[in-house]
Amino acid sequence: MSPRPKIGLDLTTILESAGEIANKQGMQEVTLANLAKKLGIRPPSLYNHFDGLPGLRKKLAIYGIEKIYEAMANAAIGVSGTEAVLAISQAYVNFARMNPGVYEAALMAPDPEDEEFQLAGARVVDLSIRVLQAYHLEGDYALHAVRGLRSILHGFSALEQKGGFKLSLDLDESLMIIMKAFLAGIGEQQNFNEGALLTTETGV
Amino acid sequence: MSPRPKIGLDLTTILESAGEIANKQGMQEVTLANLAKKLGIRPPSLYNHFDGLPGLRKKLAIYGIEKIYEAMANAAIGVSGTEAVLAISQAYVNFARMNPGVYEAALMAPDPEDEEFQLAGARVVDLSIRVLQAYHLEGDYALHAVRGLRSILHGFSALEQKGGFKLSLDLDESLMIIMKAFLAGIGEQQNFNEGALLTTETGV
DNA sequence: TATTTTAACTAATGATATTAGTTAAATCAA
DNA sequence: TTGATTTAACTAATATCATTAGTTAAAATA
Repeated sequence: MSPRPKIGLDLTTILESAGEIANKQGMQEVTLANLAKKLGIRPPSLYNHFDGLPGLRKKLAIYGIEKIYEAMANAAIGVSGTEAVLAISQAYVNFARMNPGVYEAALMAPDPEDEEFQLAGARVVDLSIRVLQAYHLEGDYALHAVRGLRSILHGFSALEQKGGFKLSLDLDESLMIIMKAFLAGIGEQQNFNEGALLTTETGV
Repeated sequence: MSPRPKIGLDLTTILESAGEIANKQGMQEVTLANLAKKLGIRPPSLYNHFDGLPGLRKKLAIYGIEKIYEAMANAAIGVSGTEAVLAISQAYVNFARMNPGVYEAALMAPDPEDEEFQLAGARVVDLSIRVLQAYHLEGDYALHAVRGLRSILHGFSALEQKGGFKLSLDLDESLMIIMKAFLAGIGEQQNFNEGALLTTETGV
């Protein structure tokens, strides 16, 4: 009696469902109970697909980073220089804006040391480095600059999501102004710092 | 038998205990069960001091923002100009580094619209505005710049905490380079943008 | 067709926040 | 000082979770 339908869920479907819950209700509502209800199965059945709630969070984080990478890479097609940096920045912020829950999941990695997670993150970093190469930054300065770019993009996205920007001041305009200032600064400061470094090393 | 000792907890003691748990074990371990155990009382007794777990999180968030403000304001004493901006930036990041759990709580505000929480946040914003006034930024540009400063500081702190900076590259050096680039850029870009704006308004 | 694997299930456990109602200590007012 | 009130602890009970163990039938495979 009451035949047991075998839905045959695959991981992608599950992650998309989890992503929907995250985006609409927030990551704190991504529970096995809610996810199972949405999928029409019982919570313990989910253990056949991933290793408990931590496992789901990890997979959703990787899924999210891959989506961010895709959005950035797509925005960087056919553009170069400052235009390219601004394009990937806008794409990053747009993604976070349109997918707040998935973005939160992507940066809420339970274990930052996880290899698969690191690999996904490395692709975003590599893309950033490549796009910043237009500025001909030398040595470690390029790596500091990438840290700066990531800090701005994550900080801006996180604060925007948490309602940290209260004023009725256009958000995209803020982002562009911030990015242009930073980019103008790294070009100029690199040379300045090299000069300063020399004098410091030489005397006083 | 077994007299019931009345400990007479006050909110500050409770928040300090919660802050310790948050810093040592992470915000996810700040549960009523753990907090009650640490304080030597039963979980329901905590409801006499705050309104459940959401209430505790809110109070801890405000407590955290006030601590951040204190650290920044203290760092700004007796310095001015770029030196002051760099000082409050370093103080902000140091606070997040030394108090990861409390920092997380401060930026995990369950309700960003809460009046008390907004008031505490406004003090940090005001301080930032005042320190940035050394750059004589005009009109909205000053507000965009404050958004930039906050984005950098939060983004940098959050990524550092989440293990987002993998390379063996000095973190404080990164922060200073990023901030100097941004500050050099806002001074320069402000004029540039005004010029650009005029030409855009005039023609084409 | 027989076997194995897979993906669902039920049942049970333990941790959690929360509510309701209770009690005794501490405080305060007369 | 004493009586009333407030406060801060408590016990008991409930509901929601995640999780584990063991089960079963559908699907895939040999």
